[in-house]
Amino acid sequence: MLHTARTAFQADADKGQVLPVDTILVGDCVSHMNALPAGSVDLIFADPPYNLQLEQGLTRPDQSRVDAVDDDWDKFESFAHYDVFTRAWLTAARRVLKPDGAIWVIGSYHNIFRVGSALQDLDYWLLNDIVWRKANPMPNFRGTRFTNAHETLIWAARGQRSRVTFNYEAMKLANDETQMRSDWLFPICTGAERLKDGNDEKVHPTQKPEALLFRILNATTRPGDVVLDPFFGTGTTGAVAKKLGRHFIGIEREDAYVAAALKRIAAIKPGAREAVAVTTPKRKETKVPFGSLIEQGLIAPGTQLFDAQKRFSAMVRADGSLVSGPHQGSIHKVGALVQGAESCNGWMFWHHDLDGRIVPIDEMRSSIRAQLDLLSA
Amino acid sequence: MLHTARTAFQADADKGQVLPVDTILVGDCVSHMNALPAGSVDLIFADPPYNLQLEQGLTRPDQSRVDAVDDDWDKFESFAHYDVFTRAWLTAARRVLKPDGAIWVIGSYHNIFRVGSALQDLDYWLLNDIVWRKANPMPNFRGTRFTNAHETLIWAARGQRSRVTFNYEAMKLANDETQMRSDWLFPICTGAERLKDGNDEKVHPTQKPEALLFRILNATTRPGDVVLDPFFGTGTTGAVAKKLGRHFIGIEREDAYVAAALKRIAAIKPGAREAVAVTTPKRKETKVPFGSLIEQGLIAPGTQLFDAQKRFSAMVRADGSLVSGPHQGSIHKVGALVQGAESCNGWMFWHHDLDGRIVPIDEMRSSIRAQLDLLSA
DNA sequence: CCTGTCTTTGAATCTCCCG
DNA sequence: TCGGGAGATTCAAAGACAG
Repeated sequence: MLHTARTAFQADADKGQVLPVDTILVGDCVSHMNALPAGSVDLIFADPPYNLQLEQGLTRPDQSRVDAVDDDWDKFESFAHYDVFTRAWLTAARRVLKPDGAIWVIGSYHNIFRVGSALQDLDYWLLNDIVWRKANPMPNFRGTRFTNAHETLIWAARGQRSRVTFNYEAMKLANDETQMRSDWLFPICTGAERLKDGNDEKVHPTQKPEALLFRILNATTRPGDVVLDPFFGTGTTGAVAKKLGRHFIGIEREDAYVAAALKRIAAIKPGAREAVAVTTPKRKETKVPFGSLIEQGLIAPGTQLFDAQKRFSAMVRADGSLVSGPHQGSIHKVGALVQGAESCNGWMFWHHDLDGRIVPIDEMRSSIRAQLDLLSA
Repeated sequence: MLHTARTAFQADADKGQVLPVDTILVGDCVSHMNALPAGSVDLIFADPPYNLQLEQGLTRPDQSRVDAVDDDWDKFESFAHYDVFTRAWLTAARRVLKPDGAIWVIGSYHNIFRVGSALQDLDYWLLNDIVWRKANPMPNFRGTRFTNAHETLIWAARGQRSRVTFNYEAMKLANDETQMRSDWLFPICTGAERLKDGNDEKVHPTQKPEALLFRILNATTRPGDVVLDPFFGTGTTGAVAKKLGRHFIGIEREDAYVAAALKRIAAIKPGAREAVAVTTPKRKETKVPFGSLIEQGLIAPGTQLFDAQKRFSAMVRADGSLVSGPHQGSIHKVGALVQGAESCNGWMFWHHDLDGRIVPIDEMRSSIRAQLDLLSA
């Protein structure tokens, strides 16, 4: 009994995938995930229900907390039940992930320790725990605890050897040139972004801010990737995916949420290709071997290179190798050998004299690379 | 085979307790805790092994080696072994706690989910999870993940009905008259506070800053309370307890740590609280990186920016980078590149059109900063 | 004595491609 | 699947030291 609510938007539909992409699947997330092809999804973002214990306590008719929560068996039953639920959906999620896929799960102290343990037990590989620091948390009205001012996210790979997507350069330059840390500051979802129903009441109790998903998708997906959200709610994941030129698959049980999400996502203009392109990482740049600098006449055989402090020097040979005393080999190997280091990036280590300016040979590589990129464009 | 290393200091000895107070017990913490009277301790602070599972050495980009935690006490065969260890000491700990007692445990994503789940399973009652944001964390040298910039603490009561100590007013006072939040900012332990041996090497690989223990003991104990630390290490808990007029019981297996802790604590004058000013880090100006303007919807991907004279333009991409012709990178880098300058303050260089008015993007930063500061005040 | 520069270091599950 | 080599990668704080 699996329903599908298709959104008007379906970007890149000619991709020919069998995946029900840019779509909301209505019903239980485990059943729906098990119906999807294995190894087909790049990223999962999940905002699962928090611990059942709280709901149970609140819905008791007599409100007597005394027998309810103090009994060992009750508590054990409750956590055990939550664990069964958690392991079920995490198992189904792992099946649909590509080998190099990854998952994000958000939670609070009520449930995040169960989730984290389950991830580890199911052979996911934890990459980071991330703290969402709320700029405007709800105060602790009774003054009995610290203000609960954060939620925790876990970022985990499908397995230990998964080579997950991480747009390191993009994160770094968006953070004013220093590495993005594990503590993120965002306001909670309020104002115009918060979905309201006809009675001006919030549609969903825990709608997440788009800024949070924006950072997550920017950091750990590429344009065109498929992002699955098994607890879709009012569709924040889908909304941000559409804005960023990613595909989404939402799964949600509640019809009211599905309706709100469909309306919300339909109103969004998909992101333009150039605007959502990801900064090219160094590792993916056009490869320029050292020998081509010599071949193209940028550096003459016999030229002396040295390190920034001029402690070491080496001579360039016509075949693209370096010689320094007894050492010979690639720019990297000789750089490592003269320092007695395990390894060395010769492009940054070796310098030459350019009109009196001491510059790393990497500058010559950059100019050749720019030339090559221009030609191939 | 339980040894005791008594410190010279023993405050309030006339209290007539059978507890071995202001003392370090040398040996296994479970055995020692089981030898203590049940229901006798007000608070436990525990910094257990994190089970880091490091596989290979790590070098910084300058080829220097990172001094990793490779001690035997941090090695466990599997999560199952770690869980057995965790449940054993948490069970013993719960027995020695007074009915209204509480526990603090600190950890990282490697172990904290195991600890949190165990606490819940053993009928502790979670009160808060607290994030220690490190002012100066170690960077991620390989550029493969987010900088691991925090550790997590769990504060839990012995049971759901425990009426634990929480000095709400003191915390509020210490936090400029607003409730103390669940995210705390402290530098890591370095400099004069970090204990060094004869070879000028650190005595303990993971010594915690005293400021952290100051806040914990100030928040959740009263003067004269007994604080037990089953993984005493070099005795930060004991040192701070003595300064704050609390009693401590330390348990530690390694003789070298015990010796260092004894010497350290002996040198402290009890209760001389003013003498050791707690570093309450002043709130720095809220950092607003360029990427957050996009994440928070103040500037749309695809927007064109230009300089004041409109000689250059660039497009904002969703990942926080700018593109201008062949150049891509941060607002600062692209600003410098288009001008052929060495450097550039992108915040002042790049402008956008705000209702016909040409304003530097720095104005948006100012407004978002004001908003965030308002929210968090 | 102050100021600026250089050096050191910290709980870390820290690469990728090709043959 | 494994081994070897190319080549990519760091931030804040404190101390040492020079001027």
